[in-house]
Amino acid sequence: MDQRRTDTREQIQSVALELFAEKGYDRASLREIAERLHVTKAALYYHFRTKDDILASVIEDFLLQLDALVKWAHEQPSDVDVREEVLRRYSALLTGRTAQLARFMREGMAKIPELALGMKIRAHFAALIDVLAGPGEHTEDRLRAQVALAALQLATLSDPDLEPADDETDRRAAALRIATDLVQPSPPAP
Amino acid sequence: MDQRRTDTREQIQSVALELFAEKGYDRASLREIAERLHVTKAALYYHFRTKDDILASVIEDFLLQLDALVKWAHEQPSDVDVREEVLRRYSALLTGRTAQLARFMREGMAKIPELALGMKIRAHFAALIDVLAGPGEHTEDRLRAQVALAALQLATLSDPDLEPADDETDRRAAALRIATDLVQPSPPAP
DNA sequence: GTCTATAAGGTGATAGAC
DNA sequence: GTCTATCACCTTATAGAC
Repeated sequence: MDQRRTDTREQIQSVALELFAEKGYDRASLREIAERLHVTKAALYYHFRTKDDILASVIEDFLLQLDALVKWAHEQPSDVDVREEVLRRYSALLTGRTAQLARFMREGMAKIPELALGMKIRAHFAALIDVLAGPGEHTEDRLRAQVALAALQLATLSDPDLEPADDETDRRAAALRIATDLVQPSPPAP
Repeated sequence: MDQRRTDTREQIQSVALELFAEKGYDRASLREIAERLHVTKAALYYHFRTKDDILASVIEDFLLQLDALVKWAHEQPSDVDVREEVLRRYSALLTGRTAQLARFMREGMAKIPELALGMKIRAHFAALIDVLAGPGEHTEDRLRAQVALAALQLATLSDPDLEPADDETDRRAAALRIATDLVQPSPPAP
């Protein structure tokens, strides 16, 4: 079942993501992607219509996971415990393949507003921030939620000044603690 | 005194920075910079040897300000009050022209490690983080400091879901409160 | 599904006149 | 200091054979 003769399409996504994370979307060329796969550029065009499509396809996957998370949150009562669980799940999402994606996605978010993909990404994150910020339209609550997500994202980048041993697990756990603190209601219960 | 016939060089820096912030370094072409200034590409090359040089020149200015801030901090006793003041000063730095720079500088930080400029930027920020993290080599303290800086940076980007009225001042103030909380020693004094 | 070959256009950069 | 003209290169993307 689902036994295609090749898995080239997925390999392209994988290698492309790897390269996007390494040097950013613009600096990653189709030529280099093709070379790493030992195929030609033209072969890529059999699987994807454009370079943008490769990026989009891999981002869409992530947005689907985000969707599921937001949907789940909306089915729960809106309290702090749920928000903390949302952070835990989001942190778990930023792992392996997805970590590479998250690493340069903010680049895409910051990019030209008229870019359709950029708007889509922003919209999805806005939904997540709504959940984390809780009710009310307070500037600071929303910003705290944004910062909490940024903290989790920051953890995926390694700090060159630190032992590699600390990396990954420690950093990820620390980030989760920080993020959790950030979404506490204004006067935290003692 | 210092009355040059033209200020083209500074105008180039200004327009370039504007464009870098708009579309990122890679997507900003020399052609477009030249067009906005109503000069030709070749004219740019009279003032700067390369495109990288334009970016470097404008970043160096910022790094000098960072240096001064770190130097000042080192002359003070290493306590929480000083760290809070460092955050206030850093927040003030992220204003106007410099805000545009900060907006896409993380792009440069994330970029290829072998890039000389990227390493320089990272080194300067590492010094600032050392100050904010306080003594000791705890993963979480350093991460908190990183997140605090990220919070201030995030404030410079506008949240499309919010009234423009809230913008700027409110957001900046909220970010400073969040950042300040983040650099408090582990058990905050009551 | 993958190839060779090539189109079409933009890029950073240089030479040399004015 | 700024121009015109041009270079060499690399990019995404397409056409058509195998």
